[in-house]
Formats: sequence, C-alpha cells, structure tokens
Amino acid sequence: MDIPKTYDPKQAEERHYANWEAGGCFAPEINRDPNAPVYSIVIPPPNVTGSLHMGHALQHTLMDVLTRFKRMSGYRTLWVPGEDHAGISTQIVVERELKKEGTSRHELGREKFLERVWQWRQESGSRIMQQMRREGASVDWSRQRFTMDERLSRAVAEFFVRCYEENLIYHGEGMINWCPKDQTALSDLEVDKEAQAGKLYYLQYPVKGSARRVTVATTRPETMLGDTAVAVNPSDERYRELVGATLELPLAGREIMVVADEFVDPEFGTGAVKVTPAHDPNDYAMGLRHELPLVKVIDQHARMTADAGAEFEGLDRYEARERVVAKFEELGLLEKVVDYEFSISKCGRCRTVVEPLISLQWFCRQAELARRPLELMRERHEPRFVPENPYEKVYTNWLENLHDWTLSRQLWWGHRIPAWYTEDGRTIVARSVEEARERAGTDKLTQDPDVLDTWFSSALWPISTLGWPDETPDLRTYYPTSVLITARDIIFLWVSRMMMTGVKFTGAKAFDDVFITGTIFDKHGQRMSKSKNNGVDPLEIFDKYGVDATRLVLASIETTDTRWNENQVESYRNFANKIWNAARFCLMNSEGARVGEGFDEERGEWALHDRWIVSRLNRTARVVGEAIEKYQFHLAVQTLYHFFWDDFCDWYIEFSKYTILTGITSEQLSGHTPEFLSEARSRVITVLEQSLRLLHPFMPFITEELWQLLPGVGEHLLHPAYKGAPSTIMLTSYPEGKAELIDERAETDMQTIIEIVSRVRNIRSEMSIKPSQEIEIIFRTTDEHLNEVFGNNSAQIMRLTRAGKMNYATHVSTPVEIPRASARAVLAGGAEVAVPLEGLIDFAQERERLRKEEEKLAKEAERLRGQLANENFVARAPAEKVAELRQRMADIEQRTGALRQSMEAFAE
RNA sequence: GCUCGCUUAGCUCAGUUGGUAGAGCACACGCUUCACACGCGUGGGGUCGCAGGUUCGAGUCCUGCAGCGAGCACCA
Repeated sequence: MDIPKTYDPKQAEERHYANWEAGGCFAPEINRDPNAPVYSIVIPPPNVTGSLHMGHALQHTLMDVLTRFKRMSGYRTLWVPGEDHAGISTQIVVERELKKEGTSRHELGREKFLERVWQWRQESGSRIMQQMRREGASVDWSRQRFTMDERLSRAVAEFFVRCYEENLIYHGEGMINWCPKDQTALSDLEVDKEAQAGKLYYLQYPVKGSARRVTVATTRPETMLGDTAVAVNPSDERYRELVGATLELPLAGREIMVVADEFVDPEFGTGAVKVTPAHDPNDYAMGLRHELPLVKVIDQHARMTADAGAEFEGLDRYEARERVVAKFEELGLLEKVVDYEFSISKCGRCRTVVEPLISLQWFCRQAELARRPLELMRERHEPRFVPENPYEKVYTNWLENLHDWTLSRQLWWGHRIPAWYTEDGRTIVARSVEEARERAGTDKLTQDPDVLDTWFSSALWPISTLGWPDETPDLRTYYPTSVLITARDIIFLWVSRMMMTGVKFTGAKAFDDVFITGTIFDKHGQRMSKSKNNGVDPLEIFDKYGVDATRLVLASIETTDTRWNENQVESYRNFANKIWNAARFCLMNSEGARVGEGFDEERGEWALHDRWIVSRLNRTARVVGEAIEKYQFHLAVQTLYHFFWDDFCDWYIEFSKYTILTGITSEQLSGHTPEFLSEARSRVITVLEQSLRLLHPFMPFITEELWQLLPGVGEHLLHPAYKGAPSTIMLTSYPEGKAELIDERAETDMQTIIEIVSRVRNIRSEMSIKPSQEIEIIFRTTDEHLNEVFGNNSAQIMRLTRAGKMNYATHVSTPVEIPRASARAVLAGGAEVAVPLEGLIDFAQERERLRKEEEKLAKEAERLRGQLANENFVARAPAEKVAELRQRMADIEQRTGALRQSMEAFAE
C-alpha cells in the first residue's frame, strides 16, 4: 500500500463530508432502534449577513463533538441547522450595497428592496452552509431552517397573536431608544453603553417672583427646551420651600414647576434636576408620576422641532447644544461647565448615539413571561448552566428585572407585524390577512408597516424549528433539546427568551443544559472584530493546518477566555500527522490482519503489552466518555492525545515491532507460526481502530480517512442501531471503557518496563554513549515477579535500548554480579539496572550522575520524614494516606541504600 | 456603586471532592534507528500575583490588597 508520509487534510475533508451527507448519516432516521434514547441540539442560527468567524467554529465544534459522540453511543441524534434573518444587520448590509450602486431602498421601494435582500440571503446563506460543511458539522440538512421560512413565520404570527390576546403584547406610546441614522426603534439590549468624556453644564433657572435661581446640572443642555419641571428630593432642606414654586424656563419662555421626587439624589450635582419627560427615560417616569406635560423638542432625525422654538428649529442636537449654552452665557445663567465622564447609549449596529424618544410602538410585557422560567430556576436549577457561576446568577438577575420589550422596528426586512388597521381606526391582530379581514368584517385594511425585532423569531427557535405551532412528531420527539451551546453575550437577548417562549407554549424548558463558551481574543488579548480587522478566519486556519487540528484547539478552549495561539494548531496538526503515520505503519504491516481479530485467546495468555494497551484503551474510553458528558472537552482532548501518542505510538507500537517486524527479519521468526504474526498485526490494527473511534468526534476527517483503509472494516462494525447504514466510522459504536478490561497489574508491570527502558536511555544520554554503540544490561531484583516480567520482556527492552546483551538471574536467590565499572540506576522496589561500561565509563561523571539522583531522593525523603514525624499528621490524616507515605518512604530508603552502594563501588 | 472572573515554567493554557506542581510550544544536548525531522531519545526551567487566616497539610478553602478583565445598575 502506498501511503504518503505526510497527511494531507484537504483531500480527506473534500471526500468524506459529501459521503456522509449523501448517505443520510446526519439525519436521526439513520437510527433504526425504536427505543433509542434521544439527543437533540438546535444550532444558534448564524446571521445571514456574512461569513462564519472563529466563535462560530468554536461553538460548532463543541456541538459536533457532542452530536457525534452521542450518535456513536446509539442515541437518536438531531442537530438542527439554520440561519437567522438578522433584521437590522442584514438590512444595513444590503443598503450599503445599494449605496455603492448609487441607489437606495427608498428609490427601489419596499417590494423590490425585499427581493434584493432575499437574493442576498440566498448567496450569503449558501456560503455559510458551505463553511459549516467544511467544519465537518454533522447537522441534519433535511431539517435546515431559516427564521423567515413560511412555517417559522407562521409560528411568529401565532406567538404574537396569542400574546396580544392575553394582553402580554400591546400597542402604545412609550419611551424607546431611537437610532437617528437607522431610523428605527431599538430595544434596550440593542444599544451599547459607552463611556465618554464630556461636560456637565450648570444652568440657572430663575424663580418666578424672586431673585433666586435654581441651578440644575445637565450633560444635555439642549433638552432644557423640553423641560416641564425641576425636581428635588422631598427631604432636601435646601429646596424644601421651593417645592411647588414656579420657575421661568429661560429661552423657552415657559413656566415650569418645582416638584418633589424620591428619585432625585441630593448628593449629586446641585440636588435639583431638570425634568425632560419626552427625552429621558427617568424623566419620563417622573413625568408620569407628576402628570407633567410632554414637550417634544427633538425629532426622529435628531433635529430640533418647532416646539423647541423658532430660534432652534431644524438645528442638529449638537448645534442646538452649543446655541443653548451660548445663550445661557449671554443671559448670565450659565453657572459653570465642568469636565465630566458619563456613559452614552449607542446603536449596537451603527454606533450612532441613540435618542430616547416617546413613540408609538408595540411592546411585550416580559415580566409575566419570565415568571415560570424564574420558578424553574429557583426550584430546580433548570436549565443547568455550564459553567454555573456566574451564568445562573446573571440569567436570574435579568429575569427578575425585566422591562417591557420594544418589539416594533421601522425596518422593511423582517416579520411584518401581524396587525391591521381599519379605516375607522380599529386594530385587528390576526394570524393572516384573511383572518384579519374576517374579524374586521371588511377588506379595507392597512397592515402595520413595521417589522418585529429579529430576536422575536429567535425566541421561538427551539420550538419553531421543530414544527410549532403544529403538534409535529419532531416537536414531540426532540423537544426539550439537550443542550444549547452559545456565547455569553446573548444570554439575555436569546437564551432567556427561548426559555420564556418554550415554557409558555409547551410547558417545558427549551433545553436541559446551557453551555456558555469562552471568548477567543487575538494574540494581544483584544476582542476580535471587523473594525479592528484582527479577526482570524477559520477557513484560513483550516487551509493551513486542517480542520481536525483546528477542532482540537477549539474544543480545548471550553469555557475560558483564550488568546488565539496558532502554535497550538500547529501542535495538533503534528498530532494529526502522528496519527497518520502510526496508521501508515500499521497498514504497511497489515498482511493477514483484520480489525477485531487477534484477541481471541484467554486474556491470561496475552503478552504484557497487549493486556496493557487494552487496559489503557478502556481506561481512556472511560475518562473521555465521562469528560464529554460533563462538557470537559479539554480533559477529553488531553487524554486522547496522550493515550495515542504516548501509550499507543511510543510504547505499544514499539513493543509490537518486535513481533511484527520479525516477519520481515526472518531469523527471529523461529518458533512462531505465521498465524502468530498476523494475530499480532490484527491486535495492533484493532487497537488502532478503537483509538480512531475514540478520536472521531473530535477529528472526524482523518479518522474516517484511515478507518476506511483498515483491513476488515465494514458494516459489521456499526453500532446495532445503524444496521444497513453506510459503512462509516461515524456510525460505529463509541468504545465504552469496560471495567473488566482495566488491568491494574498489567499497568504496573508495564510501568516498570517503561521505567527500566527510560533509565537505561538516561544512562546512555548522560554518559554520552553513542547511539550506535551496543550495550549490555544487567537487571537485579529480589522480587520474583519483577524478575519474571523483566525476563518475559527482555527482548523488547533490548530492542528499545539498543542493548546487545542482557544479564539477569534465572532465579532471584542467585543474583547476578554487577561489575564495578557500570552505570547504575535504582528503580522503585529497589531493583537495579546496570550498564557495564568497562573502558567507556568516566567514573567522575557517573559519580556526579548518581549524586544528582541521590540528592533528588534525599530532598523527597526529608519532606516525607518531616511529615511522618508530625504527630498531628499521623493522628489526623486518613490512615491510607499515612500508609501511602510510609510505603513511599520505605521505597526511597531502599533506593537510597542501593544508590549509596553503587556510589561506594566508585570510591577510589 | 454592586456582582463576578482571571493572575501557575519564557509564551499559550490545564490542574473537579485540600495529600509529592502538568501539557504543548520555546530552550539545551544527542540522533537521517527500517511509521513519522509535522519525527526519536535525554535534559534544564515554577517560593502557583502579594499579605494574612483555617488545617496535620493550601495552587486548591476563607479574608484583605494589587493588577487585568467582564456583567449589571446609576450617570440630572
């Protein structure tokens, strides 16, 4: 078989995904077991605005690991893919395109514009789908969903109508965040607070009929034109007699009242607050409490209105600010201006400073919807957040402090609000225009021009993708979903709302677990962003190192924030290559071998290294399986890496070479039948095959590529639930880690052999013995079992240490002699390994080597002795712990003794 | 202002019931050993941010402090 020395990820990646997909391997229907347990995940739908970034690759990797693991474990698995229409983001992107073409959405008109957006959605959506295929995501494409699909749109209308009927959704005037650039209302979650250096202006308002003035501090002087009161704290002595007094509002020529309100903090500023109910959320609330009039002085374009006065009308809000301040100065009413840092709200999309405005919009009373999710969390800790801290608390706190959600957006791209208005001013909320007509009793209806917040449809994602509002088999089978994997910044926007709708409409939580991934920063610790242009494109990394290697890095990130480190990908690329070459070796020596064979004899008859690797394999399977269940992906990856590289490659394959390669170097074949050889080869191939299965959820491509090449693979290896399915590693059963195959004795014995080899290699290296130089090894122990283990494996040890000669006692009662001119090492249990170096040895060098070793032992002995001398320790620590330390102490003493003897042998 | 996280080898990070500090990369030395130089072998490197406390015993638990970061609230 001709296999290249270096693994080429590309060619494997190109072939296998297409085969899996064509074979229907991703759909849950591939599972024929009617009693199979169910595992389901809905993908956080990527926005159709662009391409996938590293954060997506991270989430998708974790979801795919879980899905593949569960699928191989016999679960009926469903991972639903899809995309989000991403209302405002997408509209902005398409509008930008139009601008380049010299036109605009207004020129095109609503209908034509929407056509353009759909066209964009086609292109962008298919690009994202291709990228997900590249990632290896084993999603069920037959169930792919888009938030604007007809069916999901029906769910949106149903959601809206039902909530409206229950008075959870209402239409009315309210204080909203308005983006003057995008010309739409925004919810509180769509604006970002940003610290900003600014000024605090102290303005004086004259008290009517008095020489007194009241000073108010403000960061937005231009809003004073809309003031309808000044508020003070009722307990504030300074202003007590002013409450109820009338002030002359400068510039506006209006009279306003001084009111008392607990909201005012006497400690801040002057203790007197100007109240602008039409342009500030807190003032709006205060306005309601005191029945203050609303004076709108800023319009939707952030320009001053006619009500701001002729002098200001039409000015931009910042121009108006300067003009107002100048006027106050002229009038001698500007007390002072101080530097002041405050935070400002910006549009989450375009970064324009938002304007709080009173506006007629649709709102949702979320507090009511949050009641049952809150109970679920308090009573049953559902859903289970990973990591629990801090997200359980973050989620709970948010649910406890909900404000009404501004639902309507003055956009064109999105779900049109299912509300119609009759000519006589009635509002009809209905599932469709037909229903609306029927209910209204007229055809003369005008639909509300606005669309819904994009998160409104997202809130339904787990149920709508599965068929809600219809009672579909999918909804019954796959809901609630098993886990949601997402980033922390959308816990409020999305996670909590899915719980609200899920619980409301089905009575059940949307997911059992919520796994919040860490964030990937650039190598300087900066957040990756388009504007900083410091993002790392996953596709470039895939191209450079392969998808499998990248997935290992991503899986290792787990829940902690990490700086992107390309070295790590390189390291896992090397790991992939290691796997490739290990398999290459196995395949080059696979004559007569078949997967699954070679382990037919009684286990007691197996060679040590066979018992050992089977034990290690099962231990690894157990650790990895448990780690994945607990979302400890890093532990799983580390365990697999070290099992494969250290145990399988460094030791098992090396041990197997002795047998396997004897087929090539014929003189060592004596006494062994050809069957013996092919069985040994089968064992290696079988362990390799099991290892590939263990690795598959993390590294789907290379494992499939190699699995297909193994002799004896086929349908018969598939998990019983996948009878009749295509022959692929992804449908084999995940190794379970059988307790009865974990062999402590074999692991201990093998550890001894490994230590012997390592010690001899250390001697070689420290004594500068040429690699080509053959040496002799002398082994001396009083432990019969150890002596036997050594004897059984002496050929292996010779091979791995390049020894030409071996000497050990046929029976421990007659120990072998160790020549004076030998380099020695003392093992645990006091066994000695020596390498005679007559004529080669540098006594001083060897003394130094032994001295270093003794020093190490002495250091540990000192610590142990101290601990054991501590009466409190002996009395209070668990007995087994104490016994353990005593044992270790005894061992060290024994080794030190032997070491001293060795050193004496060198004393001149 | 409140809440929370992080601080471990030169770098990026593990360290899950408190019980001899780990990995990868980097570094040093030696190897074209018949799977792999994206490799093999050997080795060096850490008072686990600082200061206290609990404990027989603390990287791990508690308190305080410092630096970095996140979220929430307020911001007239």
